[in-house]
Amino acid sequence: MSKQPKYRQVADALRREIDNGTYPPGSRLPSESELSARFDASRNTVRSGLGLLVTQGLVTSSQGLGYEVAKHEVFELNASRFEDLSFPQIGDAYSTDVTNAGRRPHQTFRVEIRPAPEEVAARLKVEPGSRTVLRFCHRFVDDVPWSTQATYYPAWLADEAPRLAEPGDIEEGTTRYLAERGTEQVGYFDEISTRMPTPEEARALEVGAGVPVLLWMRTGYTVDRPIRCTITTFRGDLNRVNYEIGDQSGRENEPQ
Amino acid sequence: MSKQPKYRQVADALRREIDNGTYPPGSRLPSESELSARFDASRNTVRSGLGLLVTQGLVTSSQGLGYEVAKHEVFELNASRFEDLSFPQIGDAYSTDVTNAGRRPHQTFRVEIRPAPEEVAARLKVEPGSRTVLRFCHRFVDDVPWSTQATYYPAWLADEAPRLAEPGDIEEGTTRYLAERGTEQVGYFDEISTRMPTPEEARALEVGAGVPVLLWMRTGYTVDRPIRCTITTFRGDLNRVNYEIGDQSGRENEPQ
DNA sequence: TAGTGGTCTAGACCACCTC
DNA sequence: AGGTGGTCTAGACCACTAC
Repeated sequence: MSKQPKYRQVADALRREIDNGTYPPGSRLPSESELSARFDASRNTVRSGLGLLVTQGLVTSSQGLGYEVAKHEVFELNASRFEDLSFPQIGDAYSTDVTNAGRRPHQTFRVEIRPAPEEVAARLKVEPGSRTVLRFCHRFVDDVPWSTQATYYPAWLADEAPRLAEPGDIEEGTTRYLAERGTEQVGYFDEISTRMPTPEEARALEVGAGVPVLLWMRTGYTVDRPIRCTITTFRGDLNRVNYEIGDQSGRENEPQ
Repeated sequence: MSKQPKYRQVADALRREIDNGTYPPGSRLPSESELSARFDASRNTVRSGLGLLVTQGLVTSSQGLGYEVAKHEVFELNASRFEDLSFPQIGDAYSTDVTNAGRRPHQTFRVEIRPAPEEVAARLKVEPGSRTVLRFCHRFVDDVPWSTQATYYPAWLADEAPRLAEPGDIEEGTTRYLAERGTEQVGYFDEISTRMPTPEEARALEVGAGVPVLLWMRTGYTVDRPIRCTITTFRGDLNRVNYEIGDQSGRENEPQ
């Protein structure tokens, strides 16, 4: 066991105390100067240690207030059931899910005509930079920024289904609207990845350092071509994505 | 537009230069003292700025060498196809996938009898702390630590299928072995989340600060009960998890 | 040996919150 | 006003890498 630098000792000691309940979620840590005295270290060294905990997402800090132990309430998103048309629903799936969880949803919405970003163009099988309709959603739960969702539709589809490019919500859901016009999504391909937020994402989702984002990209297909690409960016500390695959009867049964 | 602190200006300037190709992936950044002169800032301030880029996973640093712009090669894991028995395969799915990608796989493996962690117990519908068989895998690609995978089996199943608790690989795959003994996995439930690594995970996966982990938890079921829970921890910068759901013919077609 | 990043200190001043 | 964290400096010494 080699000797750890002092700022790591500070971080490790505080992490232990957070884990064992000395500082429960939501509580305040001692101030920098108190910790400085306790660990016989300069304020800067203590700050380095606290900085580690912040970048690990364990605590948050705010000027004038102090350091607070982070709370973790995760919200589950069932991705495999999310847009199954055989589950009839009123309004969009997101509001339904959030309301069922006893939380208060809220979203802002806009529609733009935009050149296709490279990533999206490849998935929609169109030229990079070609015209797409972007329907963009910024979602909140109990007024906390939760996720952003950007769905791109290729120009040819927007011509066939003009309401896609009109501002304002599509009451029955876009998937259903498209299905009614003969463009039925029969399959999709999901890609899930994670990384630290860009400065823009950090602003949109109000995440501090130390909270990664969860990226969920869904490309939807008819029997012969892609019709949409949806990129959802979640706060990683508040969300989990689930898939149910195959027969689920063994999951719902009571333990014997 | 309010004035940014100097260390952010440093980070933003360097981030722009990384994005626009001035410092391509794999290249070295100027040294701290050079940057200190360029930005007319103290070395500590420059270090704060570089620290931001490190915690965002954009650059890595090493003592005596300097700062290097991170490379990103992501490896795709097809989760929906991963254990489908209708795709016959030799050896385990991981080695197959990695070899197909032209990379060199390598893994260490061990089996233990362990009390069920709370998370696992809930999913296996057994008492927390009750006996489980843990089959643990530490996986490398081209000698880079890639992921760890821990699969827990309940005690009752290990009694029925004794090879589960024996050390050493199961040649044909555990899923296939269990199916041959009459315990067929007919469905599974996947949960995907992300967070910053714990110190242990950081050590096992050799990730620096600024790289989140991607957690993939799969619970497998027979028609009437859970039979296993697999927790895979990936380096978030190197992996992506995919799902194919529904009819995929529209994905594989050529663009018209 | 020279140059790099890693750790640590002491002290200054500022911005924000609470009382 | 007094306490909190946020920014910044100047300088010291250590550890690692390259040559």
